[in-house]
This record gives sequence, C-alpha cells and structure tokens, in this order.
Amino acid sequence: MPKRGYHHGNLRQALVDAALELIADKGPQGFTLSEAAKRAGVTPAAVYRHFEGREDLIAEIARQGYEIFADLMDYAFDDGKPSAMAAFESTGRAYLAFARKYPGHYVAMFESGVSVNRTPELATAAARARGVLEAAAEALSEHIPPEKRPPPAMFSAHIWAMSHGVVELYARGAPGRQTPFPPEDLLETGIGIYLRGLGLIAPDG
Amino acid sequence: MPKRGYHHGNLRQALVDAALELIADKGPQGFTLSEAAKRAGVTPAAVYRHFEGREDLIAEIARQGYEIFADLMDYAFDDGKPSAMAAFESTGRAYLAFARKYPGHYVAMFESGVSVNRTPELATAAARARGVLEAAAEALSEHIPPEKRPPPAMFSAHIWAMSHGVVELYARGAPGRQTPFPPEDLLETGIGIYLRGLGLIAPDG
DNA sequence: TGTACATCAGTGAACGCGCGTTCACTGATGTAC
DNA sequence: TGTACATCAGTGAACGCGCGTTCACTGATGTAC
Repeated sequence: MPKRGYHHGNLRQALVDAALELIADKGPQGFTLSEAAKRAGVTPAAVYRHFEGREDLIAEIARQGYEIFADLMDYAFDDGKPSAMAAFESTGRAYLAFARKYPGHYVAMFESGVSVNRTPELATAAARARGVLEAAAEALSEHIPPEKRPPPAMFSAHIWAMSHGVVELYARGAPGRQTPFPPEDLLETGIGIYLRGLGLIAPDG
Repeated sequence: MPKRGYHHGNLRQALVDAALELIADKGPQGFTLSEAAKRAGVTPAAVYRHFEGREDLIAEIARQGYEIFADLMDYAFDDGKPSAMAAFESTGRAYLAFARKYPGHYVAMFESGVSVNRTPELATAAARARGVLEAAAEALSEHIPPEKRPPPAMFSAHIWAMSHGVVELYARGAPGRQTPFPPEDLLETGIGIYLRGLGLIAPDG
C-alpha cells in the first residue's frame, strides 16, 4: 500500500477518516474542509477531486454511519433471541453504544443538519437502518396481546425516540445535565417499563 | 417608549429578540452576532455594551427559554389534575408545543452547544425546569404500586428523554425522517404505554 | 430654571483570521503500439 | 522492452467574504448645585 508520493492512493476514505476525528474531537461544528484536508496531508483543493464540497463529505460520513448503525442494530436484535424483550433491550443498548463508539458518525447523522435526502446513497442507507428497526418491531409484535398491539412502525419509533433522547440529553457532552443515573441504566429501565406497558411479560418477574 | 435616537432604550432585549428570529429562520448555526446587531438597528460593536460576546448572548436566550419552559411545564401538569396520567400526558404535549412555538429558545437550550453551566443565571433556570419535572414525577409517584415504583427522578428522565427524542427525530426539520404518525400522536401513545408499564391504569380503559 | 459635568450607550473604522471554493498548472500513472 | 501519449490526482496561489472583536471617539442623558 504505497502511501507516499504524489498520488495518495485512497484519499477519499482518508478524508472521511480525518473528518471523523475532527468531529469527534471538536464537536459538531468543529469541522472544516481545510483542516480535514490538512490532516490527510493534502491541499484543500484536492478535496474537490473526490467530493462536491463540504456538505457532500458530511453526507458520505453519515452514509457510512447508517450502514454501521444498521449492522449493529441487526446484530443486537439477533432475530429476537433469546426472548423478544431481551432482544429489544439489547437493541436499545446498542443504540447507546453506537453513539459512544462512533461519535463522529453519530453527529454527522443526527446533529449536522444534513438532510437524509442529500444524496440518494445516504437516503438508501438511512432507509435500511429504519427497516432493520421496523423489522425488529414486527417480530416483537407477535408477542403482544392483539388488543393492545399498536402498529409496529409506531413502537419502533417510540423505542428509537427514547433511545435518542437518552443519548442526547444524558450521554453526549451536555455538561451539567446529569441525572444520578448512568445513561445505560436509564435506557434499560425506560425500555423495560415501556415494553411492560405493551403487555410483554418480563422473563424474570 | 422612545425607540428613536442615539440611545436605543432596551437594546439588550432587542438583541435577544433579533437573535431568536435568526435562529428560528436559519437553523441552529444561522446566527451571527453581526446580523443580530444589524436587525436590531445597531452596530456590531454595540453588542459588547450588553453581552460579553456571542456565547453570552446565546446563554441569555437559553436562560429565557428555560424560564418559559418551566412555566409551561408547571402549568401543563396543573398539580396532577384531573388525573395523574392525564396530567403527565399533558406535560409531554407541552414539551412538543414548546419546541414548536419557541424554536429559537429550543435551539439555544438544546442544540447550540452552550453548556448549561455557562452562566450562574442559566444554571439556575435550567435547574428550576428540572425541578418542575421532578416534582411532577414525585406527585405521580404516589399513584404507582410501591413494588414497581422507580425513583421519581428516573421516570421524569424517561419522560423527558422520550419527549426530546420525538421532537428531535420527528418534529424538527429533519426532512425525510418521517413516520406515518404525527409527532403529537407518537408522543401521546408513547407516554401512555410507558405509564401503563409503570402500573398506572388509564382512566378510559 | 439653568448650567457644568460625569456617565453611559452608541458609532465607525479597522484588525486579523480562516473559511470554502476556483483556477491554471504539473507531476505521476497507466496503456497502446 | 521501450516510447508516446492520454488520463488523472494532486499543487499552490489567489479570491472574496463575513466573522468576532478592539479601539478611540462622540453624542445623549441624567444629576448636582
């Protein structure tokens, strides 16, 4: 893998990686094209060989983020094993873990202001992620007494919203906005209570 | 109220109002000191007679936001009337309504990156808002069977997280991230299911 | 009621900065023959 | 294996821009006597 020389080799991905570091280090707005280029060892102008501009780079980061996210969610749900309830709680935990482990992607996806429809590729990736969550909700749906069964898309949105809210309010930066509870516990108990409200019986009680 | 002349009269609040408009119009980052000054009919340098700088202005906006927010929440909860459950659902709706009606404040509070501890006044206002929610949770707590009663601060955090998540994901901008459900319905059903999980009986069934 | 003066809230010009983007260019690479 | 040439991925200089902030200033206001 010849890294040296006039030609970079894989500048496109190198720019993505540099931008990820910047976003993770310096917060949502601490990212500039010029600095990402510098970190990748390249002139700002070189960026334009690979991206249309600043927004386009962010969109690509978000796209990669949605791919990772969808994979993680899929893996965490694990076809509803060992139990519907445990699988869904695991999905919630995975959401939090994703936000922690991939802060740059997370910001690009949810806090950058870039529309999910900015590029077709991004829209596709985002749709896939939503699909994974809704499929999980559908699988869970069979364990809910029919008379209190809301549309799967609805309670997948509920779970997503609660997870997102916990991350935004209690896990990310937000210095001073603590509760006495770790975000992980908050999310786990929250989802647990919600699922009980749906009529699911907790396996241990 | 003499608006004309060399002296403005109430420039401090005029700057806050101008900044609010800008933030609401142009999104989280579409706010510059210079433009706010211009809208208030004043030179950018004049801002420094009233604020330490850009961040300080945002902090003041956030502070005013928390005050309004706390009042709204307090009013919505209405001492738990007519029923604990209805009061809490009303609180959730008020959260959404606040985000819609005061988008500038909302952004300054939750999306501007300004820490809640930036100024003592801001910290106080934010603490008051949290206090209102926790007091509501405490009142509700008495209607929950003791064996499934989590700490009030915990389920107030749950409700807040779910409300915040719904707002962020489904109500604010975020073009393309729709569900087939209006945010209001999503939030109401979500909180309803959660409260049922807590052991609260819905009055109508 | 009138004058002198301190205080205060603005002005306007200037600053240095780094940004995103463009442009004509050049050095490296790959391919046809 | 060697040469000519097209293609491509970088360079480097320059641009216009608007930002936040500073500074010495000046015009308006309020108060003491």
